[in-house]
Amino acid sequence: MTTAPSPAPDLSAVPDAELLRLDHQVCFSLHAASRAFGGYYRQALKDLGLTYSQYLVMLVLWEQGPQSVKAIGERLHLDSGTLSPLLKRLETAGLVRRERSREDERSVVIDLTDEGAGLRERALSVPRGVLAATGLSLEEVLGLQEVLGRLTGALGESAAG
Amino acid sequence: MTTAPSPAPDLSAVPDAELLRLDHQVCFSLHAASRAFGGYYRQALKDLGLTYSQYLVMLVLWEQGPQSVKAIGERLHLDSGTLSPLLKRLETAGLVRRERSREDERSVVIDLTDEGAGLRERALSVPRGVLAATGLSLEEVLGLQEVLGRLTGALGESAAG
DNA sequence: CACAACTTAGTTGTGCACAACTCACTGGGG
DNA sequence: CCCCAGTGAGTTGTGCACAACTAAGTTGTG
Repeated sequence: MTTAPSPAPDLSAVPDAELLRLDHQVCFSLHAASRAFGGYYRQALKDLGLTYSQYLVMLVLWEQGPQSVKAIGERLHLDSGTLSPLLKRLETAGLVRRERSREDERSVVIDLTDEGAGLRERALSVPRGVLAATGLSLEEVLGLQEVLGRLTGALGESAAG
Repeated sequence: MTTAPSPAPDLSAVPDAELLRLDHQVCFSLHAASRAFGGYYRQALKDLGLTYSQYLVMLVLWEQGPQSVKAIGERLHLDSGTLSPLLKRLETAGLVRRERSREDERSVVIDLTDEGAGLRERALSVPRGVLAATGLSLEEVLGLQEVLGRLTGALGESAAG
């Protein structure tokens, strides 16, 4: 936010009980923000017949084109347990096709149908509304994204290590 | 991407396709961060036998004492559809008691058992590890919390309005 | 070639989030 | 007093997240 030259957070100086309170706040903030975002999208995407997570998958396909379930999973940090049924629903909705790869019969390539590709046009109007609804400036959004990215990376490291 | 001293976000100057990309980033960041947080807690709370959401409920009870399902729901932005089964699981685990209020038979008051209250001691060590694992400074955490709070508020307004 | 180690999707089971609904209770106005 | 709108908790159904597992295909090594 400001100049903050001290890189040392000195968390060790804060008593446990205080941290528990702070933790409450942080946990809650992130959890609530994520769900508030989801709630907004639920509304905005209702016309398109997409859920929030399905929208994320479609964004990947719109940007990157056909790719395997694994590739989508890596991009969104989701595993097959989440993606398999989700992709089946998108297939049932007629938005994507699922085809076993010829080169590697283990992998399934997800491709957009014409309908799925066409949906992008209607989705273009969504983000503007969302970003406006956040009430954040473009700078704040970029800053938020940077901090969240670092947070996710650090937590991922910590979990993996 | 540089110094950009303008406080005006001027989202309207950004083309749709660019916004779709940005939206992808923001959605994804928040979603991923929330889940990374959840994943860390899943590990950290395994010993306590709590899930992330159950921990949030316990935090409320530890801080605020006995209260109705409705009060907990308002505090965490959760409805009875989520809380009822969650609280039943906490009851089954022996951590809380559920009792109909005598004054208003519609409401159910949730109270900690001795075991539930005792769990707080063991939970005190969790937040330090989490905050350390984020790799963020105390200042950054506070800043993040402030932005997320504004975001949630704005999205809530927008949904309600 | 044969076979073990690995990889990729998919399945199963548990729990959370939320919309839509039911049911019981409350309090206010005929 | 009686009815009725409103409120609080719970239930049901759908979808997501994730751990643990299975099934099928691939690849390296003897």
